[in-house]
Amino acid sequence: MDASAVRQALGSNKVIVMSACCTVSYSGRAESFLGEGDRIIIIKSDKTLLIHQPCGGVPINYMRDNTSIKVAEDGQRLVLDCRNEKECMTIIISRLHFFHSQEMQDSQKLQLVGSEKDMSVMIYNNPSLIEAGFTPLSMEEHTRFGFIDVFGYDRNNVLVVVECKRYAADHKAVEQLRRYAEKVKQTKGVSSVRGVIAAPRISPSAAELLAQFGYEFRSISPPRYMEKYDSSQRRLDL
Amino acid sequence: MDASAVRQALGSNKVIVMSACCTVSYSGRAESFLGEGDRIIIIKSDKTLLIHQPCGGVPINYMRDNTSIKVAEDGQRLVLDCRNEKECMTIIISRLHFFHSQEMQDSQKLQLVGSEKDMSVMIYNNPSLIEAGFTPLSMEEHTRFGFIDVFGYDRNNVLVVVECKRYAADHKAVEQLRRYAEKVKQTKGVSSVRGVIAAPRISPSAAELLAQFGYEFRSISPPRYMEKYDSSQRRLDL
DNA sequence: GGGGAGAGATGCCGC
DNA sequence: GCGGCATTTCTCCCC
Repeated sequence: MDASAVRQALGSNKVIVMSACCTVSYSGRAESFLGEGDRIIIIKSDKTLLIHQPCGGVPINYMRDNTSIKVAEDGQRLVLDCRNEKECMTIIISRLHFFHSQEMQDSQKLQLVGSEKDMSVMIYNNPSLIEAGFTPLSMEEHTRFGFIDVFGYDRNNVLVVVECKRYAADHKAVEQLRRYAEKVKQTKGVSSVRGVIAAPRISPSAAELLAQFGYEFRSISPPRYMEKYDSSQRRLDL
Repeated sequence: MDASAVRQALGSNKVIVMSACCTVSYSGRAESFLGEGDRIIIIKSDKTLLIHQPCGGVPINYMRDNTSIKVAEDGQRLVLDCRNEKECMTIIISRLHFFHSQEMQDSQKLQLVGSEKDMSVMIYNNPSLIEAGFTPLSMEEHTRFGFIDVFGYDRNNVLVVVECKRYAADHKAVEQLRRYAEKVKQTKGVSSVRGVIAAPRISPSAAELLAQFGYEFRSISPPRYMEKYDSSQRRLDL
């Protein structure tokens, strides 16, 4: 098994893809060992290392970017010694099924719609989604009151804190809302602040907690492609 | 560009690795578009699909396992149509740099030491880490009191709830401890329950919250390889 | 650099 | 199936 091809590719900024039968030992934030089996090994331009088994969505082992990788031959085996400041990993390859390295050009970033922030924008622009007479003051996540999604007054000039969740709201969302509402009460020096969870749905236990605190729930789903871009005729792929 | 090789590999349980210049459109839990660039595309035996850019640790796009993937030719382009119950993705390949498919055998599972559960076991077996006279009753995470890491009595027969964190404990850990302690008070019908955070360290704001609730902090780190396995001479790689 | 919070989070376990 | 929670979470943003 020839280490020189691997070593040469590591010296460039090429992306390396290997398939190999190997074992993996890791020591760092935790410690782990993975017995011998076939895996895909990827080493990226930024020296991120990923090890994937034939099934499953997440890498079974990995090293973060800026990892120093050295190659050595141990008889028939190839040994990858991988280190960064706080972690180290040893990959022992008993058989290299295939090896590929190449330059890759990619300057694109993902354009994404449907996040929690998009929900905030939608509610800010359509305050009646919360209720008639709701007047948003801000939708900045980082105000002096904290990371509040939407913040405003109701028709009776009572402060309203809205916490958006793109998925089903759970007890943690309710606790988050409570922290914000309490902070607003302190900062503004008012005795009463309304709290509203805006999410597609809320779990039963979270609804119970919400009722205990006297807060409210509005069933609102995150915006989708068509809803957001129809009016301006824009499209994500244009 | 030949779609038949891709189609044939998709019909097997082989793992596919490609390098290609492509665009990616996704619609499902959110919606996204990624402009043209070079990426590594992996399709696993379980029909998990991963798309990796030349830098970064997480896939820029992906589909979960059991995704149905169809290949079509559109002039010089190759189009991958990927669908599951709730999501769909279209990958348009303008240039296929390389293509590889192979059978992969891997039955190994990761052996890992240093998790939160390992901390629970360590404390259960060495209760003096909390304090002299501490007597653990259980270390099951899923009791009728909730997912309590370690649960026991102190030297004065007062109930103690211990919440372990392998990293610095934050305010969420304190709130979690509070939920458990309150639940135990209710269930056991006692007026006083002690709460202890066991973690390497605690953030200042979390320490403040901890003090408000009258709970305590113990600086304890998750077990490492040697500490756990020294006594029995066992090793992770044996 | 630390704290706080979202994520197309993922994955695991228990009910 | 849902709920609760850990993760070598990762990532981003702000102080």
